[in-house]
Amino acid sequence: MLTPAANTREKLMRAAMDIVAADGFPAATTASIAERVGMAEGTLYRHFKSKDDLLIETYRRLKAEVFEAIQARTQAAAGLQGRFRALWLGMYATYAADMQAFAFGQRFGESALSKTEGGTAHERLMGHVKQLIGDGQAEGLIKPAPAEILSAFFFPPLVSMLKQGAQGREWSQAEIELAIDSAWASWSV
Amino acid sequence: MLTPAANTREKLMRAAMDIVAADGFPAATTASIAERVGMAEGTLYRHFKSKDDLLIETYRRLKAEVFEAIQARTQAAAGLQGRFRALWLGMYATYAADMQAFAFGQRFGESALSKTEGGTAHERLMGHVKQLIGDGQAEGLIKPAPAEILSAFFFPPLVSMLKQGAQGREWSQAEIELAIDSAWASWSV
DNA sequence: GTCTATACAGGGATAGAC
DNA sequence: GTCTATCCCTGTATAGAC
Repeated sequence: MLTPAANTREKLMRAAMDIVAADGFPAATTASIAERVGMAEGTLYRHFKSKDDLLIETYRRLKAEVFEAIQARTQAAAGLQGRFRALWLGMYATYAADMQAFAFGQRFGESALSKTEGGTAHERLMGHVKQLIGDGQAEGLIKPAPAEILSAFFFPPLVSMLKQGAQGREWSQAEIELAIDSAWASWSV
Repeated sequence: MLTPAANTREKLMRAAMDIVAADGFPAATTASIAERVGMAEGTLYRHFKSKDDLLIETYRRLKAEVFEAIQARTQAAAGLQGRFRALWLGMYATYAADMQAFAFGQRFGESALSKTEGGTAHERLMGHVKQLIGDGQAEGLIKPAPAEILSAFFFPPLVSMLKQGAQGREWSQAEIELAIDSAWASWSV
């Protein structure tokens, strides 16, 4: 949810997202969500079929917006290492711009609900990374390791840095570049 | 919990661990835990003060055993890159030997309970890694980046591979070595 | 659309008999 | 030590008035 909430429906989604991001899924009760928006608990059901429906809808919106934002940031990149850098930075910057969305996405992906709502944002981005790996290996720039291993050195460190960012650690531009260099070093032949 | 359960108390801990590992924290109700052990729900409270107590105790045991197992595997390593390899492999092999313990540890670390029980297994191992980084930087073998960045290329990819392992992806010895090489490449100057 | 009141279920925990 | 019965609270969801 990178855009501000307009109507009541979106206010509810934003409230749910903030609560989950801050205190986890168990804290996101119908009571706490309604209270944060400033409305009665029962009214929530005029806007969503159920609590799960609200949460799943929130995640769908988030996923779509994040994917589009990253897409936009990554479009122009040229050259293999340039594409690599753009993708890493695009993902980082997009999530860093809305840490609540990031934390919500993380928690949603580990919740039981993610079984219902198949296809996490992560999985969707994986396609881009796999493409990159295939191209790089064809050019002989990236080591011939399985994509499952190489991607373990792309997303997880990035997520780790975002998590640390959520806990107050600020990253300088130089440090971000250092991280991208390290990620690339783990991939290159 | 790398050792088999002997008494009732340990059976309860193992049951809780398995349920959390398989279906997450919400699934670990007093009813489901007791049922899995084959005893009445109320009896659980003769062995533990509360459900949280059971869960926290389970995690403490796990953490202590895991730490010791890794310690044992890492002891003999010599040379900086040898220590690096031994630590990576030691952590991997220890958790791979008990994936239930691994999954439980992951989920516990993200639960609200981990705020109560300060100091996750991860944090404790971090000390070893920081030591390694300091030594390596002094020798000029490891790039002069902040430890927070370098460790993001140590634990998270390792955890990612263990998670994939939990979902059925089998890693060959050669693939493990490939992963260690990639991790080292991300660190070296 | 929103509120108040309420039904209903599930989960944690205790009491007391055996 | 273990079981059965039960209490209480919390959370989801619905009904019906405004």
